[in-house]
Amino acid sequence: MSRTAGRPRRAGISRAVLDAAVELVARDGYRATSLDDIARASGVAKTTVYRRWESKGALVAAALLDRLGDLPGVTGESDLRATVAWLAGAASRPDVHALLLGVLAETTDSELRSELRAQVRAPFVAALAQGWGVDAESAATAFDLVVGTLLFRSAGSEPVERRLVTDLTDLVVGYLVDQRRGT
Amino acid sequence: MSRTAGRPRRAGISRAVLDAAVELVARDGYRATSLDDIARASGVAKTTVYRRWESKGALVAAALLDRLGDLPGVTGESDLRATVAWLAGAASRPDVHALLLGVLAETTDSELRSELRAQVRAPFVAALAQGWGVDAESAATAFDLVVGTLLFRSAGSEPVERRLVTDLTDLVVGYLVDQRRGT
Amino acid sequence: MSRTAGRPRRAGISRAVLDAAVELVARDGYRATSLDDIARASGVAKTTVYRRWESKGALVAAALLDRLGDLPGVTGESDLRATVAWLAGAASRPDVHALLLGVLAETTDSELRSELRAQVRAPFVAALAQGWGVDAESAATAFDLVVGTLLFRSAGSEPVERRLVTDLTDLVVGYLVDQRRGT
Amino acid sequence: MSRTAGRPRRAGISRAVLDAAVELVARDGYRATSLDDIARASGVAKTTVYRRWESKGALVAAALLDRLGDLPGVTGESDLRATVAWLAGAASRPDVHALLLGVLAETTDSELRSELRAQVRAPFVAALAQGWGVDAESAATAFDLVVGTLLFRSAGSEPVERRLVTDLTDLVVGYLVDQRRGT
DNA sequence: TCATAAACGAGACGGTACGTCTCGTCTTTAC
DNA sequence: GTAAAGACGAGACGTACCGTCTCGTTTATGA
Repeated sequence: MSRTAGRPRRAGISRAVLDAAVELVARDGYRATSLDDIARASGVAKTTVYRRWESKGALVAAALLDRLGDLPGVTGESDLRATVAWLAGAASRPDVHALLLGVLAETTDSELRSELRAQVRAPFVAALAQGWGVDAESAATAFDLVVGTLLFRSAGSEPVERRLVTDLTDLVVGYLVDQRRGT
Repeated sequence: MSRTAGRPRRAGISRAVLDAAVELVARDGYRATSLDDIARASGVAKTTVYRRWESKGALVAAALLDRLGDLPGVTGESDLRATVAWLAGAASRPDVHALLLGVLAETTDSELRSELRAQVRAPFVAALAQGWGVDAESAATAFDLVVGTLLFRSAGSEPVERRLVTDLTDLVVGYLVDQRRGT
Repeated sequence: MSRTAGRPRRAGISRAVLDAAVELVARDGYRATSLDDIARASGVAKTTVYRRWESKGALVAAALLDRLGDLPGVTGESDLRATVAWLAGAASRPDVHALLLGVLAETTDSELRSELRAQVRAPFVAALAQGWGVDAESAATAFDLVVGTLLFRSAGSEPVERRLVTDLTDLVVGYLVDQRRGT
Repeated sequence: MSRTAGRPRRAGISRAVLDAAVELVARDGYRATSLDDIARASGVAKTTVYRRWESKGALVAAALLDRLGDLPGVTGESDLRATVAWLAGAASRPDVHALLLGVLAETTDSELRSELRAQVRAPFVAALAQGWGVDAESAATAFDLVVGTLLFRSAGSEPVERRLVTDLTDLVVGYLVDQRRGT
């Protein structure tokens, strides 16, 4: 029996679609970007997109994960501050904001959100909890502090300034240190 | 001299529409609530809604402002903690979340967002800056910390627990105190 | 109790509204002309229009009658040919076409049509029947021949040429003469 | 090589929509029939209707052409009278009247009318001119005489009686014979 | 080599919502 | 009591988008 009966999926397609999704959504916003737009921009038929992702929301969620995957990640960070700073850096990128807002807006489907939480927040929280001795709830709060604040700032169509990122990082690091002591 | 030529707008309409908008959006989400639904629920023709608000997004933004107006506001608070706690309380309400998320996610129209900033964040920031001796930027950061974090938490379809609100309030108060000293 | 209680009807209103109706409908067509347009163009409130005519169709019908009244009419014509020629002349005017087409095409209201028939076709038919010794049915056919043909020609957005009018007149006169003899 | 890329249009749809359009417009009139009604009656989504015809007017024009196509047509008629009689018969049908009036009312768009002229009047005029030796202008006049008169009579919400049709046919045949001789 | 199986492009389709446009009515103030 | 101004209800219009479907065509594997 063959694992791969039939015509194999063309190589570059997912890459092209994800990139187009990121670019268009980052530029025009989730709502203003139609799936036809994305398909056209990536030179692919709409059918093909739907064969790989089950909805527009799922595609954008995948694009978001893909983009976050570009970043080094929390693994192997030498200290707490670097870990938090990495998160703040990731959450400062405008493309990430646009994608994330889109996913949050596609709200009825809570599966998507759960999956995002599972794939992004959970690992971060786990790493923080195990690596730095804080309880999971505090770690989750730290995550939401960083991402929520930066996302909200950018959603207000204000640029995210460096000072905000630094202040936020300091604050959250302080919070986590306190939590560790306090426990 | 006529301040009001022509038939006056019927009294209860705006109230009924705004209430219906809040209720439906809070229950079903922005996307799943159509303007026809809102009009029907408030016993008004769709035309009438569009005569008063220029789009669905504008209506929901107005509904949000209206709801926030219900809250006592920062005026006359006796201390910094109470001020921040008020904001955290407001930002913890699920109806506020649904409305805000709708406005942020579903519209490219940056006018709407600017207006929201002007009408909600600006007064708070001004009050904080003048009343508690912090610079405007720090006050804005405090606002975004509180609202952004709580909104993001709730958008992840997790309930906002009391501890989060308390921790957040403490944290932000601490931040503001530091900023005041530091200056 | 005064005979003239209340504000008297302003003098020129009906005139202005009818003229505006003719002008706009002749230029843009019945459908493309809204009652608000007519009211605006005649410097009158829409309410005022509806106080005098019960619908858009009725207004346009009135405007049509008004325009036909401008014409000398059938009365006192010295011979059959002149009578028919007068009708053909009236039915050749593009403003009459636009108005008539509007009334015929855009309204299910058969009262309007009956009234038009009563006020325009009936007198003509009566005059023809009594003056030239043809039966009413033949006279009616003659009317429809002239008006129907010219209206249809112009509705096809083709100009009504002089030859058509002459041919038509000859034809109808011939028809009527035959009918008289035949009886 | 694919003559038809993509999913083919479903077979019965145009048929069903045109039939529904004829039925509803003939029964209720152009104005009182909405496109949603037509779509619903033919078991098709409104979108699908708009994919095939660009407006309500265009759809009704197509329905009219379709109905006229049902008729035997002028081809192969053995004598002039039969030809004219065929036209008079076609122009006596109430469904044809309702459709035609609708198209004429949708007036601003003169493309529709031109197309109708091209597809219906032009062939008839050509056949008449070539087959019976009259000039095109006379043939066109004959066409307008028949159709215009009958349409106008029926638009006056009077039934079209047999005598009118016969008289009209005689008259037009006479006219054409004269034109042939006269030339 | 030839059948089977899946991917792909293209576009039709159903359904839902949007925001606009009229018509004709209703409700005020001003004259 | 008429006029002006404009809100209101009702409902059609045409557009946009989503996600599904149905084809014809291409590209692999396995008998």
